[in-house]
Amino acid sequence: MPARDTDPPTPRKRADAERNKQALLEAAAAAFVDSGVNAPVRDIAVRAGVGVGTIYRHFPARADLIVAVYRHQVQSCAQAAPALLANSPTPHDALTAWIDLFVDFLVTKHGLAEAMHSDAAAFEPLHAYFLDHLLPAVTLLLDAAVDAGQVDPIDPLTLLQGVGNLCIGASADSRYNPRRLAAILIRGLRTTPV
Amino acid sequence: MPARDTDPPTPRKRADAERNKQALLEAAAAAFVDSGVNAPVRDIAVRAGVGVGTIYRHFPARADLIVAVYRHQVQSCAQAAPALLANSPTPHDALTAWIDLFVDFLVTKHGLAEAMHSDAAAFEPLHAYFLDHLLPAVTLLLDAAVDAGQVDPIDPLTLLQGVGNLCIGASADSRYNPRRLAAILIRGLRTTPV
DNA sequence: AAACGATACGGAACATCGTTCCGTTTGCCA
DNA sequence: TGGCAAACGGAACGATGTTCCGTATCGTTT
Repeated sequence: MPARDTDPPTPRKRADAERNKQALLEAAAAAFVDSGVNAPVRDIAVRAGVGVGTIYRHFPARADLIVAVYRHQVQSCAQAAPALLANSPTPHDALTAWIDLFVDFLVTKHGLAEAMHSDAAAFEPLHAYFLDHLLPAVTLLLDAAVDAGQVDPIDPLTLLQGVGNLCIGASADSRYNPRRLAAILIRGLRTTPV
Repeated sequence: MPARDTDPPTPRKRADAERNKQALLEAAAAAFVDSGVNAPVRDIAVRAGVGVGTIYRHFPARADLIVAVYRHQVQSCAQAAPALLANSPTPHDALTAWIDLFVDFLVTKHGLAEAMHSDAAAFEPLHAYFLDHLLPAVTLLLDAAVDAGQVDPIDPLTLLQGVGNLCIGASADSRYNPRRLAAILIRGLRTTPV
């Protein structure tokens, strides 16, 4: 808990502004569930009972809104890594379990995995936020597994993006099984027993 | 060469129509190289020196244009499968080699892998075309590898889509290495030697 | 060769996005 | 209560895919 009462070098926001921001977060979360993270801005505005201008004041880029909605889930995914490492039989098991967590998170957020790959500048903050939080997590697990001689070295970023990519289109096609694929990928990482 | 002189249950197209269709194919191919398969329709029209209406007459859905441009490459990729199977030391090697071919094809066509996952109805023909031609190829290789006891069974569609997914965003980020990931995935398919 | 009907053309027009802008409203403090 | 900075709403803009229809062109028929 940061700073109990004295905090405001920032002049303190107006009450209606704060109210609208919360309404927007809830509206966006609902819209994302119904229509995916690419839900039209106007829809979100209507759900929240505000004008579109208000969205852009609170969340200058579309990605900022997405980040705000999923912030907590990304954080808890990242924070799970050390615990998994401590409680799993082997580092490779921990890595597998964490990837499961990550995949579960992504496949339930329609369009999130896709959005991660938009080259549009508006999505750069999203990209950055995910990388900032999740890259350390994979790196931790990967390093441990490599040190244990269980997996061959690989660029953590490539692995993270690869798994993210595998989750694309998961909700659109029921025959497609990203969890299985991610598990196979991690399996393929193992060092060949000589 | 099909039917030398009698062929036309189709009344034979006008010369200008045929000319425009070819111009469009070349213009689209060029635009795809420069801007990816999502190059704006208007750009393609300008390059070809035609109006946008002409595009939609020849290629009712955007996907039809993409299919037309890449038809030959998809076919040769598919046709390579039997030869690889015959000339490789093991079915698993053939599968690996074919996946390499497939990945190389996809990563050099900016945006193609992404387009494969558009849920838009306009892209359904593209999806269908790829599946029609490439699914038999993977299935052949996969079955052979499974029969040889080299790999665990997996839904060929899932594998194909998974590898396709791994190729997304390859050209946008030089640190990302889809070839490596695809190889690891195929590696992960191998049966565990007891 | 001229005329005519079918075919194909071009690009304006429409719908849907994200995003910006600015006149108007509203909360807050003096 | 008055005033002003903060925040608001939604019209307007630009980009995009797609449709539509009046016009031009081709190929054939007279």
